[in-house]
Amino acid sequence: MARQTPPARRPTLEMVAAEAGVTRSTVSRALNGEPDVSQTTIAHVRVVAARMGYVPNRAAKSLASARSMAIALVIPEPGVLALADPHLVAVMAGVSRRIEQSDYLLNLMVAGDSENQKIMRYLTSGVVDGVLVASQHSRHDALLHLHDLVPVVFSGRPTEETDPPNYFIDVDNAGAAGVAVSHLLGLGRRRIATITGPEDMAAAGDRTAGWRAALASAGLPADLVAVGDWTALGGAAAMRTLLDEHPDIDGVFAANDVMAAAAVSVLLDAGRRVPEDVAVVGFDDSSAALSARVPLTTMSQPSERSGELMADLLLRILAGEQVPISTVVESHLVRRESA
Amino acid sequence: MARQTPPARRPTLEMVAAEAGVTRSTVSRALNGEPDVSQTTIAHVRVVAARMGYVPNRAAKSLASARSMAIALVIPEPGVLALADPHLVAVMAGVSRRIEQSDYLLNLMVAGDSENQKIMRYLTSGVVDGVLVASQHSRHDALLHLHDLVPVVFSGRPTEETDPPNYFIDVDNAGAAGVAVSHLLGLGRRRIATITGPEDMAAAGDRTAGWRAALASAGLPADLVAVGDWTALGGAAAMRTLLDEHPDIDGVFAANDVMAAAAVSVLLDAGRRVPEDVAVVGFDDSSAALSARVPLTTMSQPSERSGELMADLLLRILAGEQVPISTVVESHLVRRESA
DNA sequence: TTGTAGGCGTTATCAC
DNA sequence: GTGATAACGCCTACAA
Repeated sequence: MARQTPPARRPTLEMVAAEAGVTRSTVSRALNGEPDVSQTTIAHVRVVAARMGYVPNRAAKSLASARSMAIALVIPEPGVLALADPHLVAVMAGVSRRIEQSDYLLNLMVAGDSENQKIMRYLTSGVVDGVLVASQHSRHDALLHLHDLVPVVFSGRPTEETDPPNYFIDVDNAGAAGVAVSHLLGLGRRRIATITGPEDMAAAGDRTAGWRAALASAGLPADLVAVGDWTALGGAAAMRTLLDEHPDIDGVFAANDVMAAAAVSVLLDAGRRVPEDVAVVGFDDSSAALSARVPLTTMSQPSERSGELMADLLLRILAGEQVPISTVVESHLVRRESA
Repeated sequence: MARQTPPARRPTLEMVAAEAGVTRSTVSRALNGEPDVSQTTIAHVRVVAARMGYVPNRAAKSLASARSMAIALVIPEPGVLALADPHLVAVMAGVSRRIEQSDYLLNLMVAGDSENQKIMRYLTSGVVDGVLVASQHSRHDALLHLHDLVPVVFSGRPTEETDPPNYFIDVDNAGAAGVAVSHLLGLGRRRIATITGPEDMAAAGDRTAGWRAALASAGLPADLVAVGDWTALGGAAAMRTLLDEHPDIDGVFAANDVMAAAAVSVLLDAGRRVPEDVAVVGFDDSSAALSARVPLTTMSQPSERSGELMADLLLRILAGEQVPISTVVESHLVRRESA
């Protein structure tokens, strides 16, 4: 019913060396594939190490070499439930795929603000060689200044400008929002609302700005704004508010697909037809766009590719290359049924 | 447009000691809150350390103390996309919440088999003090024998018995499946199919066994089985096959909600009414049960609580406590509209 | 091609 | 209460 965890003393380099009849240096070199080691020695050492079940102690290795060969992917969201966002998951998939191909090991962490301290210390304690931050859904705070202790790449423009600046990759949020709204205008819509994210977040602010600009250049007032929180619940609440206060709405641009899908649901339940009565455009072209009750027209964003790109960037930085501070990925309108 | 990553040499204990006018030992003790250090010294050292931005080097710390204060949560799934499973995410949330409250740091890793080697080495290299394995959706392979190098707790009975055995927490899969099928029988259904997971996985096999047993004791043949892969796609395909080959089906027990929801969708599209023509019962009571086109009747499983429990168990093992090998959590039928 | 020796930044065991 | 002084397990010049 219960058992002791065995002491399980793992073999050290020293022990392998003794067993193989050589010195630690030789074993180290053989196992790390360094040049100038005889093939015979390599083979022999490998066999002995394998037989003994030797696994190098990573802490010792990091300490001695000043590198950990690990990269952290930080999700600065309150909880693991943030993983409900398909865009985020896609970015993670891209990062993961790219890092897998490298010699580095990926190490995910969800940073609820409560324990930010713990994570910040971890990230700066030398056990990861670089950090990837994925999310435009929350403030970055301390993460913004992490980069003078360890290389960092953001997905989504950081919430604040810093000196020196942070590396990041992002879409042209304002531009994309403009395209979305223009599409709605092209459909003859004149009362176009937006469901956005918290204003102090870059992606939210920029998308709202794009919406506003497009309306302005069409000579229309930009008065229909509801702030959501990127979740289905928040999106639904925002849509209900908008509908209550402005029953004449005929178009909606939501800052992400999850909120757009929720908005569609609210509209249908309120007896509005989508897109006949109200046309809806989302953002991300994530899986949420397809599973919505009316398949969403949306601004596509290469989420998975973005993940690969940010991983790539970090890898290059770690390799000592010079890389651009910002990388912009393409976005384009994907037409489906909702608009 | 580009910039150099600064050398950024971090202060060491040594440097803090010099600055504070004491020795490394004292600084170490003061910072780690050890007894027998004068309050004045503690205060002084803390101030100096903070001013210098000192962050202990975790590699050195682990090496010297033989403990890393980190725990890994391994998701042994082919890709990050496994995160689409709401049950898994709930387990993760539970684990995360529990570990956050401890002194340990949680460290997620997705283990596609391709890089199993990399992760296995990581897990046994001394940089994590314990391992949590979350998923009954794939074979465990090497993970099964990890426990003679580092403490491990599984969520879901491991696919194979080992000696010594692995710690795990799980629901009574066969029993729960029996309850589900009995419910269908109680509704007068007689042609009850099951959509299961790959047979070599514990949760799948046990649930199918429970389904089979319940039918047997009702004197009915257990001939309607379709194997899915826990995903919506797999569930839909399985349902289509069942429907083609056995148009007389009037009940379905799916091994998880995601497949059940997909099955409902296929049934509706085929013109069957749910639950009037075909009653469907799922498993997990995850968010997928609520978002299905017909809200699902399902066998609830305390996913988040399971996560907390497994974290708890590991923490206790690390604290040197004796704990039971297996922990069974409760499951019960949740009635909604689908059956 | 291989061995020698010092050091990476902490903790921990002694004395003082 | 604080200071020396070994480890901890590995890497890496440098020497041979």
